[in-house]
Amino acid sequence: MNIGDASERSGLPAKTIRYYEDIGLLKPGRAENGYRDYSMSDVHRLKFLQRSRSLGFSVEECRQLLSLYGDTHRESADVKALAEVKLGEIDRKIAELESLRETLRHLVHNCHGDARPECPILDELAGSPEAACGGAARANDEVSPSKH
Amino acid sequence: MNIGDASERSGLPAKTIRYYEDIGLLKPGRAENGYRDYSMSDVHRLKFLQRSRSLGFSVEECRQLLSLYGDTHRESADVKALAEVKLGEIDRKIAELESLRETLRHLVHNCHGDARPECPILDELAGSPEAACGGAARANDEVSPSKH
DNA sequence: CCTTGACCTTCCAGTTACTGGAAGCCCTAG
DNA sequence: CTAGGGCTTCCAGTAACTGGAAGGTCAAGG
Repeated sequence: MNIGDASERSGLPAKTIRYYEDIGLLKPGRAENGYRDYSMSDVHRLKFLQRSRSLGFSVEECRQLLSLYGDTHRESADVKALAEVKLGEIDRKIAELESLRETLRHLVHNCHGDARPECPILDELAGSPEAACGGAARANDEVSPSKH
Repeated sequence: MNIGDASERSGLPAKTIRYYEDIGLLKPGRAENGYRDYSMSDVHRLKFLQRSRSLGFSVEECRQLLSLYGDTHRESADVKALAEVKLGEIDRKIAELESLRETLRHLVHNCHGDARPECPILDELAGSPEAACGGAARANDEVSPSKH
């Protein structure tokens, strides 16, 4: 299939797909007329890229992730190690998204309208997940180390 | 506190913090020596930015999200509407992360080492969450609309 | 008092990851 | 056979940083 279809199926603009080819993330075939020719496997790679990029992974991280199921010369132990590092990052991202969701939910349900600048729920939730409830390093409201 | 502390507390490099000020995402005070002076509220904003950016929200989206609890002139209904749109996006992102996690987990546990290019689990999981299991629009392995 | 080193300041240039637009070829439909 | 849409390359512009130079500030040590 050519780039328009690949674009539609992957959710990536054609421009971006060509760019990914430029930087070596995939190498589609070429038809006789010079048009790029994408296989389903190419589309899978593209879809994978679309997702990972939209979730905050850098292109280089995506390249690593793609190498997980693209490189047959890789040792199984390496694959496992890299995959597990990434699994940890994914779990962290999920936790942060859930915390962000809570922030917004509280905003909608508890802090409706006026007295927002002081809202203590947001003050806490905007912080780190652990620090909000029972953190030992909870500072007083206006900390000033080396302030004069 | 000055920028080094704000950087440490927010997890953002000082360079980035100055950049965010340039584009109007926060406006810290200034000490008499000309140094920027960050309040806890500034740090909260920064931490919020750090998170949202790392989760794939654009700077403009972050600006909107920040306006949710920064702008006292905003109507409560507007806040709710925008927050709910963003809640939807967050849920989608969480679902995609979970799908990505499954992809990697399968990679580690089921497809160890050699026969990766053909791995059907990955072929499916690299696709969209619905399309993988029981999708009506599941195409055959090598689709070629307008191929000759 | 003076220097050393770790901060901070601004400014300008470079990088990453796209994104838009021009100029031109290919291909189907009227 | 020409109009249209889709494809090609190339080059320039944008978004979001990132690095580095040149210089001011400040607490500590000799």
